[in-house]
Amino acid sequence: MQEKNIRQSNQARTEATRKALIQASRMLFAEKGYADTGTPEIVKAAAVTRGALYHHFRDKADLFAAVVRAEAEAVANEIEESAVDAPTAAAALAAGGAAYFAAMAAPGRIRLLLFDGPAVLGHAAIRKIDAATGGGALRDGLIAALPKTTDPASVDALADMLSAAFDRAAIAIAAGAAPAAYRESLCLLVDALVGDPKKNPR
Amino acid sequence: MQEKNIRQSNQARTEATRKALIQASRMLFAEKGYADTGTPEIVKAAAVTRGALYHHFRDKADLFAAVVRAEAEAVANEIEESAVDAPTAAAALAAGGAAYFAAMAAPGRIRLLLFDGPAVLGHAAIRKIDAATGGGALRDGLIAALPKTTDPASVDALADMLSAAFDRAAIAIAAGAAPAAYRESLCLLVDALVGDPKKNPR
DNA sequence: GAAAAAACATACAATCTGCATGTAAATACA
DNA sequence: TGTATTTACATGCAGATTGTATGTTTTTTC
Repeated sequence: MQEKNIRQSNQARTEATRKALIQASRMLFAEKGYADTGTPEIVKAAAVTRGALYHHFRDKADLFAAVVRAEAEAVANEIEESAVDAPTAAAALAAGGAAYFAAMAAPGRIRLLLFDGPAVLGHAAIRKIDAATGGGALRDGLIAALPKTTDPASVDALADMLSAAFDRAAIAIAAGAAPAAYRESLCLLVDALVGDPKKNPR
Repeated sequence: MQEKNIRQSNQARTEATRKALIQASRMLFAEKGYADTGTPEIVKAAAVTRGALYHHFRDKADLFAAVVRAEAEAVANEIEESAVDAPTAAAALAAGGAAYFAAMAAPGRIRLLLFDGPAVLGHAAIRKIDAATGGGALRDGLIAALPKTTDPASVDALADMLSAAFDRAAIAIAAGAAPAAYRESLCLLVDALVGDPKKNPR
């Protein structure tokens, strides 16, 4: 353990290099966007050479994909933590929504996950990342909250579109829109779907 | 008619060059995406030099903005045409929605308007273009269809998020999802908001 | 302890973008 | 009508970027 800096296992070297690259590029991608961030700038910020970058990642887009995956995981974790102890399915849905807004308020996340991500990686890739991380949460919440008679195929469509509405709300709020208007409208939407017993008894 | 090619007014020259550039780049941007389309390729397809491009447009993004604007206008026109003779506000909303899906099925539109557009031009620019062209349609439709008691600030938020849901549905359908599931779920959403008298009397 | 593999480092070729400078056509104007 | 000026376009260049090919240094394997 004494020659930690001089002698390092390959696994440790790889881990450290990848981490440095992902962290440094995450900041740059978030601040200036994917297109305006060059690999020379990235490796400089990560204190690494371009050779290391292209050794660990296929190309610039591959590094970006790693950044987006990490960011999606972080958002998913924050959401899951918030909804662990919700009494009802509807409550979990509400808590998850609030957590989603809080998570997306982190600087750069909207650009990474909602603008550059889909454009650079494509819809299919983003969808896959989202499904593997947090995207399932909303869908599961809906399944639990929705009346069981609902057509299963429609649940996926609903979850997808509702997630789009959440995304758009986060974008608008970040752009300076009144959060209250979006939050309330979103509640209106969810209640209309899930069927808030207080308003629309079935 | 023989010297038309030799002697042309400046206005005509400008119009022809801009049109050639916009049409040629529209096809390339739609097929390969903004990032993978170079200006040398564009001017070659337009039978024009790079000098002409940079004379008429500030940079590549400026040309792309012109393409996106034209595309948004085309979509808006198709929607407006479809909804001219709708009997009720709800019917107009439904007709407009169907027309939107039909319009977005045109090849490349989803990439131009929903992926590259927001990433390259930014959310504010896209929002401005959308508001100036077709985006107002959905908002107006909602205002007409929504109960008048609805908070005016919420109408904008609702229209925004509903438009996001439409966008996401168009993306999913283009990616191979079952159109019926999205259309039905969308109807469910709209009905829940507008308050379909058949299902949810108020 | 030598061979093989992994992890980097460096140099290079191919592009691309935006600009600066040069030319020809059209318009303004006297 | 002929010249000056502006507009529209053409060409060449400088700077920068990306991905790769090739070389070097650690680890690991045997």
